Amino acid sequence: MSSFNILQEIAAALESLNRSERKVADVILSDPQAATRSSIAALAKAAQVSEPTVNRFCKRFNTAGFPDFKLNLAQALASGVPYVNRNVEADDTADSYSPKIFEATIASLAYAREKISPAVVNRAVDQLIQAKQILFFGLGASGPVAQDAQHKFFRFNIPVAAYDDVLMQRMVAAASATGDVIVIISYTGRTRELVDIAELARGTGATVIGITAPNSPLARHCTVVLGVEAPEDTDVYMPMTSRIVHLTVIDILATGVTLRRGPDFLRHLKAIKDSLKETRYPIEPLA
Amino acid sequence: MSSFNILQEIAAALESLNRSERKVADVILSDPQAATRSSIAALAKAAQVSEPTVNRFCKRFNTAGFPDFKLNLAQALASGVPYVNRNVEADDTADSYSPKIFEATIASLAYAREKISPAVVNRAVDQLIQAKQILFFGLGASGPVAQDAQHKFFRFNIPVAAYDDVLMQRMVAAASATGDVIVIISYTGRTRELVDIAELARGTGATVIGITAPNSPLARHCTVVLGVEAPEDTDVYMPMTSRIVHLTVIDILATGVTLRRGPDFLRHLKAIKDSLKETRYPIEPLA
DNA sequence: GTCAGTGAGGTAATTTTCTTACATATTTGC
DNA sequence: GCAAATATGTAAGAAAATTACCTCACTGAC
Repeated sequence: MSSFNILQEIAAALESLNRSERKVADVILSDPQAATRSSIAALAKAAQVSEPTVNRFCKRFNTAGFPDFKLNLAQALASGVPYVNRNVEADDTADSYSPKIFEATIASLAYAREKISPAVVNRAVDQLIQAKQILFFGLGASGPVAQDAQHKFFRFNIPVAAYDDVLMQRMVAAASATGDVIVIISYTGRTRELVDIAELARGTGATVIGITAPNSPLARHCTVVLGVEAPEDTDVYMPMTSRIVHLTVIDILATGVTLRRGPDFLRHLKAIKDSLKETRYPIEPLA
Repeated sequence: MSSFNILQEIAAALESLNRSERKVADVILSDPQAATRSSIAALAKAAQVSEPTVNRFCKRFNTAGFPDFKLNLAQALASGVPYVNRNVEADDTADSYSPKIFEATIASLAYAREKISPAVVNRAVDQLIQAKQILFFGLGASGPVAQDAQHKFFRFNIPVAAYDDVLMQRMVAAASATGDVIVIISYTGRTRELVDIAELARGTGATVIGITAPNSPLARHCTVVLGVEAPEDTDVYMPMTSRIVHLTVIDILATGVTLRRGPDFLRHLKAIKDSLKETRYPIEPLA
């Protein structure tokens, strides 16, 4: 447990720190790499505070002491997740906004990695593996996610379909039956139509898996909820990181199903993949 | 310089170590995580050697001493590309394959972040901003990526369309003209049909932006190539990380276009977003 | 076979680093 | 403006790491 990323925690807590702790935080954040290599005395001097202050600072962030704190810091740096909340600004150039977007995406994935429950993944895979039919529903930006899921799951020799419009979804949900699994993908979990559709599907005996916000209205109507909290909506008014997290969850489900199918099934997947060879130019040998 | 990953170095050097160093290495490799938290005395005791032996061991691996060694170890563990093979294995459970998939995805994004050229992003944005019409083409797993791009770019009040089948793509490419921008998304860059289509489109004077492998046959027919090398195909025979990197590139292009449009444009985006409010249940206050 | 040389590995002292206990200062609430 | 609570520093002490030095085992020469 403890912290997912101590640097982010420090950055987040900046406001709530008192004067000397703030000085310590500033020094650490200005050069975290250097902080991992310095002694408590050196760091205290750089921040112009006493050594116990640094020590107290460390304990405040749930570490055993300074050495343990440095260890956490080192790991946070190595994890590749940036600690500053680097939102895109109006005056950013391609130099600055490109890495920011990669980093925001990475941060969301790292967050989701911590939050996702393997037990719930297992239950979702249990349902999928037994399904007579799998249906993926998504609207708006989640429409392509549903399509992508269909593109993965057709390989399993189960009837699969994806729907990205409300009327079709409603009709299909009404026509569903026990043994059908409907996977509903929704970032907010608050789209009225999808909540209705989930309810409708449950009424027919179908299983509903939600890839959506936990504790949302939609989540309450699902058999299994793969909850991914919405990290704050810092995007430029378009869904960005959420759909990527959703796709990764789809990957996890597909992997889970593949593994349950056992090693023989890999040959089947390979055959599908190889079927594309004809459509391609060969790989060119390096010069 | 120094070590890319100290755990790998230790594992590699195992054979060339003498008796007591070997004992130390064994203890560390058997539980690297524990090693990062223990003192030199504890580790020495566990390995049944003296403290200076452990210290000498550390220096042998180009670290300043034991604390520095622990730091390196901690980073190696956190780097996500640890000494153990993080590929999904047949006997993985949800506990183990879920984080692995997140980590593989994160690693690809971190790699792409380093490889992408802001100058090329800029040129692509230049083209998109001037486009009379934007067309996104993708096949297979890239079909949903093209759909997603359409879903982002319709906000810019430029005619946008996405096509995921070869015949439509071919017809649309043939009918394109100067001022049209065609964005072709292809993981391998070796799909024959798409290479033909790119050539066809260039012949009509259209601009072709490729989100594909650099130096591929497709890349050679593009006006601008946003190259993302294919990290090796460790996936379970399905496209996974590649399409996520492509989506992130789409996000970057959309961000670039948004920024060029200037601050007034954000109001327009906000209006689009707000238009969805009616379709949703309100956010629930926390208990 | 024994004796000097070499180096691995240990003991113990030293030094560095970290932590704790306690004293002083500063702020906050009344 | 004073008491209580909180913040910060000083200094002593404990823990950890490093260094210096010593012993022992093995090697090879005579």
